[in-house]
Amino acid sequence: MPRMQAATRNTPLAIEAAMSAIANPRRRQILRLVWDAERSAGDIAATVHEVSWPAISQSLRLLKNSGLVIERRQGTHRFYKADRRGLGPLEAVLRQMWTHDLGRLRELAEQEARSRKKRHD
Amino acid sequence: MPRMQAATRNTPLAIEAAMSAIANPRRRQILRLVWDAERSAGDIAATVHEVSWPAISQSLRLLKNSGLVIERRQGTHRFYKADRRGLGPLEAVLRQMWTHDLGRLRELAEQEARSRKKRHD
DNA sequence: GACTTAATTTAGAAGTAGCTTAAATAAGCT
DNA sequence: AGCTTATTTAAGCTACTTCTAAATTAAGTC
Repeated sequence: MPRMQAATRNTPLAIEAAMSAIANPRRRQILRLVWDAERSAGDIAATVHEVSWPAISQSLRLLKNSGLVIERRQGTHRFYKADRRGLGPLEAVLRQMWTHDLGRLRELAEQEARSRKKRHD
Repeated sequence: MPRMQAATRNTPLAIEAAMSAIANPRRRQILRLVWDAERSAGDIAATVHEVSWPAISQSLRLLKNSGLVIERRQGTHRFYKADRRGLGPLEAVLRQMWTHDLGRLRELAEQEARSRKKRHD
C-alpha cells in the first residue's frame, strides 16, 4: 500500500484568517518568497534581514495556521511553501498587492528604523 | 456647462488600506449595509446595535479613507454608499467572506459581551 | 439667539499585533 | 553524553486598534 501524499494540508484555508494574514506586508513578503519554490525557515529569515529569526518564525506559524503555507519537516530543517489551493479570488488580490508592495516594504523598514532609533534615546 | 457628477471619489481606492479595512468583520458588516443602497450614518448606527454611534462613525471614516465608500452630505445628514469601482478581485473576496460572516458576527458579539461583562466586575 | 437633531471629534481604557532578546527544543554528529 | 546547527517558544515592550463616554460641530427650527 503506497504511503499517503507527504504534504497533506494540516489545516484547511480559513478565509477569515487568510485575509488578515495577507493584510500584513511582512507576511505577504514571506508568502511571495515561498510562492514558487519551497524554502527553509532559515533561508527565509536570512533573506528577510529586516527582522529577527523569531519574528519570521512567528509569521510562518501564522501563515501555516491560516492555511496559506504548508510545512514539511526534514531532519533539523523545516521547509515551507505556499499552498495555492482554495485561494480563489484571494490569489488575484495577492498578485495585485505584490506589485503595489515594491515601495511599501521600503517605507515599512524606514518607519521601523525610526521608531527603533526613537526608543533607544 | 453641466455640473460635475455629484459623487466623485474623494480618495482613490488604496489597495493596502482597503485590504485591512475589509479584514475587519465590523467594517465588512457596515460595507454590506451600504452595498446596494445609500444609507445615513444614523441609519447604519441604528442597525448595528452592538456598538455605539461613535464607533460606527470611526469605521465609516476609515472605509471612506480607504476608498471603499463614498460620503454625500445633505443638510445635517451624511449618506454613505459603497464605491464598487476599482475593487477588482477584492469584490469577489468580499462576497465570499460575507457568506462566511453569518456566524462570525454572532461570535464577535458574544466575545465582546463576555469581555465587557468581565470588565465590569 | 436658544433649542433640537445628526453626526463627529476627543480622550482615554482595554485588548491585540509585531517585534526583540534570551531560553528551550530537536536532530544530527563526534 | 556532549557539541553544533536549525528553529521555535517564552517573556516583555511599544505601537496600533477598537471601543466607550463626554464634548463638540454643524444645520435647521422656533
